Amino acid sequence: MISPPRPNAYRDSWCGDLGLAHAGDSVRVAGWVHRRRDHGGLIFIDLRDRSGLVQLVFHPETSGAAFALAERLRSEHVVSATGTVVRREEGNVNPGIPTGEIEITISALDVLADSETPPFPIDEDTPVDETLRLRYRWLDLRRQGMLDAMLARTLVTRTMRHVLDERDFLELETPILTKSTPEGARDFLVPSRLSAGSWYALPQSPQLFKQLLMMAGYERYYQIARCFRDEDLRADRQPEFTQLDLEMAFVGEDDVIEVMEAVMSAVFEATGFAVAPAPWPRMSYAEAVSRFGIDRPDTRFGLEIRDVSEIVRGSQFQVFERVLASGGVVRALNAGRRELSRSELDALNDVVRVHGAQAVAPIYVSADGWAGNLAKFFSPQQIAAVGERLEAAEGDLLLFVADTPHVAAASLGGLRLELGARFGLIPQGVHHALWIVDFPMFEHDATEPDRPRWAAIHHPFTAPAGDLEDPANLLSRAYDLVIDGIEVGGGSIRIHTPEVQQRVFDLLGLDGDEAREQFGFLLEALRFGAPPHGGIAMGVDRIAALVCGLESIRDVIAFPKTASGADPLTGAPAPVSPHQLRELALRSLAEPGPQRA
RNA sequence: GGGGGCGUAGCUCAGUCGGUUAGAGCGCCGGCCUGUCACGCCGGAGGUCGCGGGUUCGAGUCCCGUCGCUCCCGCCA
Repeated sequence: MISPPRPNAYRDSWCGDLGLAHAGDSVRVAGWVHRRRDHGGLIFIDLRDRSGLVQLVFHPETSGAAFALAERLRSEHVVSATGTVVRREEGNVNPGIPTGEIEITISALDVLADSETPPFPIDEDTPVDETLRLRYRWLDLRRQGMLDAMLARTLVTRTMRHVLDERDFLELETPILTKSTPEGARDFLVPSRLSAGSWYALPQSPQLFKQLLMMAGYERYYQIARCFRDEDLRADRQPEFTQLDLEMAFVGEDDVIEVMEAVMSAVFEATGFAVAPAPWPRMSYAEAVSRFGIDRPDTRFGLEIRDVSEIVRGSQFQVFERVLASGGVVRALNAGRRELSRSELDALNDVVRVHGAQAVAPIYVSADGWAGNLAKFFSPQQIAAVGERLEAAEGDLLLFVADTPHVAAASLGGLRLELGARFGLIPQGVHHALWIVDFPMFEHDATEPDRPRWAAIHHPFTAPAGDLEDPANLLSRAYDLVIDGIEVGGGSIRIHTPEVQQRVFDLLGLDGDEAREQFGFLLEALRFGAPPHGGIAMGVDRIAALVCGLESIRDVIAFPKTASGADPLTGAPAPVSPHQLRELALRSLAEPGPQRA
């Protein structure tokens, strides 16, 4: 992924590119001292640049002044060295590095910069504390794993651009300083100096602007866009993150999905990530939740969830009966022939408690029914029917959760992932992509009982797939791309008429004035001939982490934040001067006072 | 907002039941070393046990608080 260097004052060759073909060549290389092996009368230096490592050899008789300079080289010093590429003798080949068949006998050395001893080793062998890595991020980025991640990330975005450029998409930028909207995540706010007391918001996504670009007639747009959400962080969530954002006019779901399958197929091809060829399967949200307990199922392994509510209804088991009587469900998965100890079974309770369930009821299948003390509560017919539903065989471990549909699904979904990992059921080197479709349009909003009755599952600009008069059962025209249980992107066909958009705002509890205040420009634009349109946004950080096999997107972001949103390198966020606050008319903070609750 | 894990030398870690002078490997510094490649050998320096308070004759160890990192739930249209 690197072209030959243009010869300049410091180098004419990359370290990592040299091989037997260069034997006898005079070369000049430049980079960092990776390791020094000083034998007194003979010094070896492993020199590192972006392309890799090469061994420099300093002989007192052939290197002259360079030998003396080499004696004081230390880790991470920066040098430029001239010498002759030499084939290594038989016993001296190092098969561990690509350039191990040659070395460079150095005749001249320039020490370009010294380095203090690094606070942690620049290698892959030592796990280093995250704060320290971020505090010295420029050193962390020198490590091979980080370089590999940045190269992979570049390959991801380069491939995305390549495919979309070929398809005549316009690459346009949308504002970073924009307007706060009440829907969705918490906004990052920026005070306006010129308009004291007013605020910009950083965009959670370019959503509305890209829709306006469709209304402008630009037909196809994309952007590799930075987005900002002021919410709590996770391994896969940063306060600022990068999306491949695109939008198309005169399209339906299949058109957007086809483009994204082309983009992602190219990305996976380029990065060597093994996914079955597109088109990828589609699964309804309802099916995903019922079979896998989650709307982003990892379909690489079984342990599917089954509902047994109607089978077990009427048993003597009061725990199940109480839940069923109050509208709950009983669901289960068959963990297979797994011998778990009492304490291991108890530990499963901790897995489901995280999701709000009380406990797991474990039952082993015996030759004549169920082992254990729960068997007596169920009729032989119930036991047989559950066994059939779960395809249970003697010795299998069945795990039941009784709770609300939501809690039971989430609990068993969590249990499934835990057991899949623990039992090694997730195949290595095989990846599953699928589209989740037929999302509900709305969900009940429990946060403000006296305010809106409905909340948008996707966002309020998503087109409904049916009758807005029946919001409880209405599906939306949204789609998510899920790979190995990771939501890598999502999008929808958008509303393109003002009437439908206004009606959705109504259902969300935004009255006419509020809707005009917040989204008036959108409603207005919709009145001037908006084409049918739709799009999608893909999480670039998550995709890069996925193809690198990394758990945390921090490892594919050059300068990420810690879990508390801080940057140990710069010290951000940090206080600002009273002068700056006064300029922004932020008087209450400029002067200490009781408002610092 | 809530729950779990972690915090001891520059780095990664060990530190028993609360008990003498807090250890190891790597790194660093000095010396020796002409075929190493995580070079080797000899010697040495290096500690606010995250911070604050408490219990105790005595705290790295126990208790309370606090800060930071990390994972998860909530949250993330």
